[in-house]
Amino acid sequence: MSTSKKMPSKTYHHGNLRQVLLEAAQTLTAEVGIDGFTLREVARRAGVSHAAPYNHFADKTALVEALAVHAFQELANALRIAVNKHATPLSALEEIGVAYVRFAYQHPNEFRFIFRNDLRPSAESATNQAGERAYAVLLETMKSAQSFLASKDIELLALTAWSTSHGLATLVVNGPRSDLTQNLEGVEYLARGVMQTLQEGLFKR
Amino acid sequence: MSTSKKMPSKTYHHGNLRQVLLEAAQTLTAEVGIDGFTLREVARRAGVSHAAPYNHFADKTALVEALAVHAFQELANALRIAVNKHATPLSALEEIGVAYVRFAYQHPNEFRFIFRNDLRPSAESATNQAGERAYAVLLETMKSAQSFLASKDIELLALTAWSTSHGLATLVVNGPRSDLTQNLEGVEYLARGVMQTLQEGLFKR
DNA sequence: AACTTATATTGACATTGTCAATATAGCGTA
DNA sequence: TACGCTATATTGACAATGTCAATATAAGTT
Repeated sequence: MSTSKKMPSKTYHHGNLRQVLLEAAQTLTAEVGIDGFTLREVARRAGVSHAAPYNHFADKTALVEALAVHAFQELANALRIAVNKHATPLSALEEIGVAYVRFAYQHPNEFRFIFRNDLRPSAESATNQAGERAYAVLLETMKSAQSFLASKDIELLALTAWSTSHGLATLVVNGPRSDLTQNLEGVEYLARGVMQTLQEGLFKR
Repeated sequence: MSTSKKMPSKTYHHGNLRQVLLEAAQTLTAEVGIDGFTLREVARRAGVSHAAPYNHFADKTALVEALAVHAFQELANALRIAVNKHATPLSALEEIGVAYVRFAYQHPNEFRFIFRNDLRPSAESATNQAGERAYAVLLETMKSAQSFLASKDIELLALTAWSTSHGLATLVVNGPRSDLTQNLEGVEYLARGVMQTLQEGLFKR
């Protein structure tokens, strides 16, 4: 909300349109959800003609991909913050999962954008790279907790934890509304319970 | 593929269009993926005019929802079969997760359809009801394994297991292609590892 | 000042979802 | 059997969208 109006800055023509477009896209998404999202409406809100965006994005998918990358970075930040808040690697591990689910709950459309599949595939896509960086946060934390863990296969443990968090997050975002998914407290309570279950395991020993 | 051509059966006009539309929609999805999916193209393939589908489905979303319900039933079947194949509740529990991920890998577009969010929300939607039925399979199995489990909170355990399977499934379907997600064996290997990790827990004791 | 290049606009095009008006076929009933 | 009713299908429109080509305009360079 700061980089839009004032300071034409280093860019040429109108202002720095690319940035304005991204911001307009974000507020539009917040208003109409991920489905009513339209390139032309983004342009309208940015106050430019319907074809102007094509100077900054190859097509609609490219715009969406830029949003997804941004959202992924925000997710990675949220995870990092969660880690740093917690002294022990064990509680950090739990908190990563909670933070993941919280992010999904608080930014449902960003979350959906990230995992939309009308993005370009390919391993080199910017989205996937951003994803790798978020995953790296989990992997690091897992490593630093190594001595407390049940297995040497850190990758497998990390994948399991990621799967669990991601699964719960999508259920919270897309699944049926239940009492517990109505407010943040409920969601965090749920996430904490699930993460603890994951840590202790399903089975009795 | 059986109910389409032969036997005009109990329905009136053309044939039983509704069924034909659903089948056309499925093969179209298989060909162009979930994005290039178009109502008019479905009608074209069914050999009817572009507005004919509106006699059987309120709108595009309704058609998609019908597909999602069907896919959800197939998923529930796959889970049930997995349960029945395994004698002990414990191995059944593991196999449910594997079956879930396998289904996603083998029917990626069906899977995407199920969890598309351009479906109608609301708890009474047919999709959600179908989902409840699939979830019930897991819940039952969980109950029958109760004496082996670490907690009395079956709901929480089930939610955790579902989250994990679902998360891994979406990662396999939408995530970046890795060596292990290229073929069915790799996917099953991964799923089994993740489910076992979930059962034993992340932490040493 | 003239030229080049980056950026924006205009106007088109095919395609899509949807609706209203119209046609047609199958059914029960007189 | 003929009639009419209702379910089903077609036709033709409409606004909206993503995208492209042609054109304009401003910025920066020489």
